[in-house]
Amino acid sequence: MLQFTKRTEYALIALVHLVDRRGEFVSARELADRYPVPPRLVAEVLKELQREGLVDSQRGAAGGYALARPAADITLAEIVTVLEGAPLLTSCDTGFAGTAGSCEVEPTCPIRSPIHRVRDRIRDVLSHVTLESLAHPNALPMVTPTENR
Amino acid sequence: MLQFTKRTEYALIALVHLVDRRGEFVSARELADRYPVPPRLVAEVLKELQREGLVDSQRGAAGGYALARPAADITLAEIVTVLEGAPLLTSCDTGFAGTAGSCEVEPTCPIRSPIHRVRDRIRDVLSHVTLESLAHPNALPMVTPTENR
DNA sequence: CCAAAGGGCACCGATTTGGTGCTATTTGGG
DNA sequence: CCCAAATAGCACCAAATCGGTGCCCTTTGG
Repeated sequence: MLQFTKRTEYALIALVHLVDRRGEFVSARELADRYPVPPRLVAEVLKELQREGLVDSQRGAAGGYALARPAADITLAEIVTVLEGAPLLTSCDTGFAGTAGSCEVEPTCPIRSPIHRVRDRIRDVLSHVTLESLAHPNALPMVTPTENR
Repeated sequence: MLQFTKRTEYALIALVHLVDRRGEFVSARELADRYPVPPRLVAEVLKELQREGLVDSQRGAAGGYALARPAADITLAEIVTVLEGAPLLTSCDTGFAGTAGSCEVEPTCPIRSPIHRVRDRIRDVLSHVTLESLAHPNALPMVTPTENR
């Protein structure tokens, strides 16, 4: 399905909140108090992001999570990839542009290559959305000033 | 997850095959013989596309399916929408741009609006991919000659 | 008139997803 | 110095989704 998982949604809410708290460590509890998200789940998600180096964490009484890098350097593509794996579109997709992969349909598959182009376009869109642009949508244009129609 | 369902994949394979058989009715069996797809499932998917007016069907001995409209008029967005529902990205999404919807997070949700912009970009990508461009990728550029970076 | 095809629909097994339980470890503050 | 608040790490479960079939009916060409 072409939809983010709840985990990704929670991650985005949490991360955007972290943008406005540069440097401070924010606890999962605080996030769950401010937004209607299950505290344990948001913690689980943030742990995962910590393992992948997107956020720093501090344990103990005044612990919590903080962005590990500037908000402008963290892209939506990266977040999604960590939590859901790289967006593939097709099941026979090994993940990289030219790779043949182990698709049993492969030799006869008529849609493989064109669909991969679509996939790359979508990745491109996600790659150009930064945490910064999510947190401050009106600051500067999120992507190239969308004028296509 | 940011991935098509098998149903959608099968639909794309089938539909692309139909492009090259303009006018002829192609049976689900023939499709299953040519590609490694479960015949029953591909039939089920084509039935769904028929109900939505994307393909015509003919019953009886020499029956089968054929495109109901020119391949250039059928977009990937349309196919996906029929089989999976409109690409939403977020769970709180009622599907249309300005709609407030019934999201319980809504009042406090900080990512709603920017994510909707991303969603619209993705829909845009899918809207510009036609069955024709999937069937003949090299004929004319699939979308606007991608030059963004 | 029968075999081949689609129409309808219910259903099942496997996987994914959303969410929780439990326990251990760290750490700041009274 | 110890306790409360936090994260770390799993394992686990219930519900939803998804991939795929079974069954029976109707249509239709040879």
